[in-house]
Amino acid sequence: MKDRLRQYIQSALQSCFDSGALSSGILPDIQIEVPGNPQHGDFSTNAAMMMARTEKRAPRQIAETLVAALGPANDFWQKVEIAGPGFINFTLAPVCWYQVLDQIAREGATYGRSEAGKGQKIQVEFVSANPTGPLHIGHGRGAATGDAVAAVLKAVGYEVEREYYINDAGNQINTLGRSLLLRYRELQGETIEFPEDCYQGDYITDLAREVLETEGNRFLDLPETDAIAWFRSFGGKRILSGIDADLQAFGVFMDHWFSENSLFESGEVERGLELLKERGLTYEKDGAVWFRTTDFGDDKDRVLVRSNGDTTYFASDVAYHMEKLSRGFDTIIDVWGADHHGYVQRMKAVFSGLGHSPEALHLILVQLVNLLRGGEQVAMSTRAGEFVTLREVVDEVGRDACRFFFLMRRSDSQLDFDLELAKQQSTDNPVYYVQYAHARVCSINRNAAEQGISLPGAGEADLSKLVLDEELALAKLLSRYPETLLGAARHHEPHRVIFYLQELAAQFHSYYNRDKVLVEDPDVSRARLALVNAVRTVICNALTLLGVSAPERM
RNA sequence: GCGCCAGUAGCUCAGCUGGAUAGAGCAACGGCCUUCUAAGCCGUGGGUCGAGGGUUCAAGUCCUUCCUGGCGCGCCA
Repeated sequence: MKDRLRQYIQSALQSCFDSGALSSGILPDIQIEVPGNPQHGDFSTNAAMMMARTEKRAPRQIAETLVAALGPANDFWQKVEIAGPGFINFTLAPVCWYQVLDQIAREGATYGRSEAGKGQKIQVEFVSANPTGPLHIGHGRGAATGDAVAAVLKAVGYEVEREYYINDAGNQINTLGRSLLLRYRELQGETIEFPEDCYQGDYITDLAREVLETEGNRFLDLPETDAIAWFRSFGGKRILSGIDADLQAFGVFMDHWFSENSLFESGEVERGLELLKERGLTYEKDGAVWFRTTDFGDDKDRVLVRSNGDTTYFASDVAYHMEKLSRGFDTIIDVWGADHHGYVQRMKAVFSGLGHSPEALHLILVQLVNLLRGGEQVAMSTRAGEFVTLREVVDEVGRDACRFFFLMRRSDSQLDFDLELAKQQSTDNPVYYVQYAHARVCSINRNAAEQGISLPGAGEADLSKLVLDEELALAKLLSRYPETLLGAARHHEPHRVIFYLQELAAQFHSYYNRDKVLVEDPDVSRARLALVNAVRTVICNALTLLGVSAPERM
């Protein structure tokens, strides 16, 4: 719709230049937008104001010239007006909006999708929690966000891969092994002073008990390092499969699980260090190897190899991102907790250092989740093992509410998540508000069927019966779904889809209360059925994309 | 001290690449069910967009200084 209008305007501009009505010959980068105020028409362009300088004429004069060149009203636009400082406002013919409804009926579940990102490969890496304990609520937000970003990108044509990076090398996984071994020994009567730096949660004891039951006491005789190695591997695997199960219950399905350890086994880490060295980006100081990240905007250089010979986590990350790039992704998106923001510059430096554009790496920093229950803060401390797991929350409030709430805010703003509110089946709860709109249309459909009125397919209803302002307004809002999706994808902001859904549901509920769909005139009924079913389709498409169900009854 | 993010209605937050009178929900108050699901709708009140300066036809949006809050600044991961 917008593109079609743009073509009209551009050809009008061109004819102005050709006829000499406008002199500069400079085609401005005009904007076409939907005015906030419906009195300003359906679309508005700032073309005249943009040209004021190059034309050296008042914007309103230019606008008049342009409007003259556009010619008389036609079957596309009904009215053109010049307003304010020089805006040109267009009101489109209703038939344009009827076409949108037909298009939705025709395209169904694919309405809103596009091929804007065709040919571009994007990887979204998210969650990537250490396999040392179950996912907690903070990971849940990362999971919902990463998954939705991936879904939205895919919907607009990008080739998308969802990946989980497993930190199965390094200290934390060792600590896991040690924690398990200690609990295991404790279970066999040994008195253990359980160290503070070990994992405190009950799940550790549960796992240790399981080992005792299936493997017996054979690890008591093993040298400690061997025993820890076994427990580390066992614990890591078990916890990881638990994480996978939790994610699946949350509706998140990873395409690829990538092991940090494999980077060592394949020599990737070594190669990464070599490459940086060859490029003259490293140096030795105090017995350690440093990466000159300050060359690329970081505020200090970073250690790659410690003086004791161990590589750092950062060295793994260099290798990991090198490996990602070698898989041919045009864009790499990492979803991190916002407390890792200090890491951004050095990761960008890796890209620059390896000769890639730092623009190829996008970071989505997800802020903290503030868990509340009835307005009261729920205390959490990972160290003491007192955290609320994602599983608990999903079990309590349900997957739909959980995912919706996580996506309701921009990821870079903190999120209050109130368990009581999320469970409430009331007007306070935006999840049900949107789902309810969908269920209501389904209910109308059932009533229509009882009355023997069939659902009109594309082109089967006389849409010219839709003459009310609120009906056209709904159709206009529906026409904006594809661009909403595209914006959400390009900016990696799935919350835009949530806000759109809330607006659409609000307009629908308002229409529903004001006008009956099923009326005496069967032609009007069928036209209105076509309209509300277009609403239903879009709500269903958007909710599905975000991993939230669209129930037919509530 | 340095850096990142934020500061918009009493509360929680939207505000798309700068656009016309700054929006929504909650809370408060008043209405609407013999009519397709009241998990809904309609109405009322509520704002120096943290403060100052700048850029321009136009600034909540861009630049700059300052104030406030959260987070981060390991040869941890």
